[in-house]
Amino acid sequence: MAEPKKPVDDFAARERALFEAWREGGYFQRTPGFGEHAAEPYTIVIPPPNITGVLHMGHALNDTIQDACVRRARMRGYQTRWVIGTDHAGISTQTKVDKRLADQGISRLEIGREAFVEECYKWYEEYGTTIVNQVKGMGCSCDYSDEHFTLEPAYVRAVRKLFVDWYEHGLIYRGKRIVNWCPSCTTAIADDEAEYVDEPGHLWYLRYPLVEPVDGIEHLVVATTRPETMLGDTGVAVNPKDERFGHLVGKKVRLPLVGREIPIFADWHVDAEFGTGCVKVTPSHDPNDWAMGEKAGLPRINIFDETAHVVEGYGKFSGMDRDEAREAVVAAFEELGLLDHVEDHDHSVMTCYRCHTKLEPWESEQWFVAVDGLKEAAARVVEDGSIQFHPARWKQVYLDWLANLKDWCISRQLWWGHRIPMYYCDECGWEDASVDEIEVCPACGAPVRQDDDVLDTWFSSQLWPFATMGWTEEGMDAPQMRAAYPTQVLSTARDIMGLWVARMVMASMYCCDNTIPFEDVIIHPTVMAADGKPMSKSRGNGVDPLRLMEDYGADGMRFGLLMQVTGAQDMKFNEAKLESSRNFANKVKNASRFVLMNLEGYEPGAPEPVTPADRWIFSRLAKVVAAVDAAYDNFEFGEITRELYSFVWNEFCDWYIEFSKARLAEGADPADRAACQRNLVFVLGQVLRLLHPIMPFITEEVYGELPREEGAAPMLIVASWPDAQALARFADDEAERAIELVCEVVGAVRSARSRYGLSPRTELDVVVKAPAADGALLEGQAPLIAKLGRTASLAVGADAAKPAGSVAHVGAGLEVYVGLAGHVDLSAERARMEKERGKLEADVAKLDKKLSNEGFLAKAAPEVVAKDRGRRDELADKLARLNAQIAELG
RNA sequence: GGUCGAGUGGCGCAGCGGGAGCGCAGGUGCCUUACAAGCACAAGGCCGGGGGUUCAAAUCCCUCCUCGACCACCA
Repeated sequence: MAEPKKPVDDFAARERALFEAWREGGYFQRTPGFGEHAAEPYTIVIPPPNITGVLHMGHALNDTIQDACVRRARMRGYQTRWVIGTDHAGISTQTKVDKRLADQGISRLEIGREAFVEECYKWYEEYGTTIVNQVKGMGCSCDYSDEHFTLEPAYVRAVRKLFVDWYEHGLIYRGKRIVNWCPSCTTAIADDEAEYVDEPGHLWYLRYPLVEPVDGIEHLVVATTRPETMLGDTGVAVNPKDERFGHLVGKKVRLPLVGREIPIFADWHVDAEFGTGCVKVTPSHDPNDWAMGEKAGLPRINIFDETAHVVEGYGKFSGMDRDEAREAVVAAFEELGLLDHVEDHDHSVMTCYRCHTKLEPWESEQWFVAVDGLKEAAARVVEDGSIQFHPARWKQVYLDWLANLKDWCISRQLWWGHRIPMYYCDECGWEDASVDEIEVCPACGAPVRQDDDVLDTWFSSQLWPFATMGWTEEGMDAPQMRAAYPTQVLSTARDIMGLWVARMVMASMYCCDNTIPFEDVIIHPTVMAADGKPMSKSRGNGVDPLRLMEDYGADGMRFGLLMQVTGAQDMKFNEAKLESSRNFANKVKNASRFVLMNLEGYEPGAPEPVTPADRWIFSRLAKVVAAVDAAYDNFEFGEITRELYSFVWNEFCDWYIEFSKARLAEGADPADRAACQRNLVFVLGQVLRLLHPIMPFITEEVYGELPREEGAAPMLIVASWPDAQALARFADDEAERAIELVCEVVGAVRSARSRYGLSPRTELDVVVKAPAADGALLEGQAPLIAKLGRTASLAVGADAAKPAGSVAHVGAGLEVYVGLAGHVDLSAERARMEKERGKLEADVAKLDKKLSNEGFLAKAAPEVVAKDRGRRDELADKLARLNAQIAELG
């Protein structure tokens, strides 16, 4: 693609000024509402961006969607508010701050928890505003006067309240479990936060000698991808149906290198077909082994410390990291002649979604949320349609996620985040959860200590819709909760459907008296790079929305992104669409300029269509407004942009404005000129309203320059949305037909001129043969045709004859003869018409066949049959007239 | 292994039961005073293969092929 051209003027400066005007007008705060929806709230909460983040394409798309929804709702008179704020982003921020300190040669462990958290707040103050400023740059109409943060005091209290509540109701418990441990972040990671990466690896076949040989068998061979974990083996499992090993169940093997005697046992989980059918079991370092060990009552032996180095007591292996231990163990087996053989084996490994270190299944004490008591309500409100997904198929994905949900590990061994509000008395053994901070033991008065761990970031995120609306202190009685909860729309990416969306529903149902958090969930497509792959730093295929805004303006980027939204799960980013959108924004501006240039002597007044052109554009406007409304109501954002693009460009600009020129010209009828001005101002005004939710800046700018009636909204952001019902009275089939005829005649003339290579300036004589009804529609439009078709003369008649030296255009119900004295190329004309005849004949034949099919006549809907009959007659008529023209060529 | 998405003119996509459309690129001609980031005109497609349902299939069903996502498993 060509290098995008720089904008001719400084979008950004003009955008900033308009943004400030909106903010100063107070339009970003909850609006008072007007009209029929005046009493209804319309609220959206933004998915809070991480304080470590910068605006990426996902935000750009998602925030455009939300702003379009909010802005339209505001213009429809709802009491709107779009809640914004940021997320403290536990692991992510801690990782960044860690790195920043490391760059200064400082270790987190050296400075201690308090100082480290201090550093994190410093980071927040420094960078936390970055992304919010970028959201402002997009023109998003969020309520910046009441910004939230997931670690603000009220939010912290909300989190503690929920923890304590769940704890007291037995929904939160502590347990020793095997969790996904990141040895680099030294914290547990939730299952959903782990990423799988396929990796080439090996299967090592290891010999485990039997303590006492059985029937001459001296050892079992186990296959493993992780030989180093054998140090922690406490059993060997076989499938209970596996006849090869049945007699060995209950016997023991002696674990090489360690010398431990471990049992052979049977478990259904073992696949007899895989490897040797014998599985080494390491309960502390594999979730499946954990489960098998649990059932078989095996001891659990943890061989790794928190950084995945082998713990003391394993001789030369102690102190080695996982990879070193693997090599050393394999070498030791080889030395002992216990390495049977090695095979190549690809497998996927779990990695930390933050630092991409391989995760270690590791046994540790963690806090869990028992989800069984929460998920039913969350499933029910989606099943019964209280919450709707768009596109609808995400409903099933949501329900499946819930159905498969297991208890949620919520403790993280981090310092940055919501510290778990559990207090312990080492003196008397008292422990409890508490919303308020506790310093001394209520039982014995000794000092207590708080749990060291923090909560999973999603634990706090799940409270976002209501913890930002005053729930903390007053619950459902908080004014905002009472007035505007649930919210209306939640728009987000599909990858956090479970992690966030489902959890908000569970939390809201629990905390907010069984109230859902939102009514409609928009799952927008993921923005992929132009190569179809996910955008990522490592691939270097990412696109920066800030650059896009610079090149195409915020409006151009917004419109261009929405243009690409479909119901599919991905959208391949196509920068050309943004270029088109920028051109479109420019077109709107130029059209507005034309209108403004022609307002001399403008007198306000009610718009009223007088000419067929007026009636036509009003009729088209009415239909477009209805179509745009329908598309918004169905959350079809691509459809909205397509409707607007073609109406504004191909109808309003290409034709209506052109039609207007003659009426505005000097010497035109003053009354008609005034009507034309009013109608132009009206239609343009409606167009600006329709475009405003998507292109807020350019439309607001133009609105400020257009004349306004008394009592009109001071700014477009609060102007009233076009009223489809009120406009419906302008629907006008006759006018649409009249303009269709005009366009056809003009097109015929231009086409003839172009075919013969004549200068566009050449004025041509035109004769139109049309039935009386069409002729009547056409008659008054001669000036339009003369201007747009550059005709020297125009004659219309039902029996008009083809003038000598003219070429014929056979149209729907009419013929256009364009005089080309002396230039006509008979054979070219014949070829052109014969080609068209071929197409027509095929179409007519197809319809004839259809209409002679008895099944069709009997079973198809009568209106379909009637329509096809009409079409056949029309085409047959056209064909006949075309044949006549061909015959006339001689 | 399971679930889902996509395959339509050169490229990117829309349409999802009754006439194949849009944007970009490419072609030809135009600085026609709103706009050359533009205007006009033309050209370009057995809608992935096969089978089925139907009076009617790009559109619904089955199947296969090709890409992609997500979930699960991977000793």
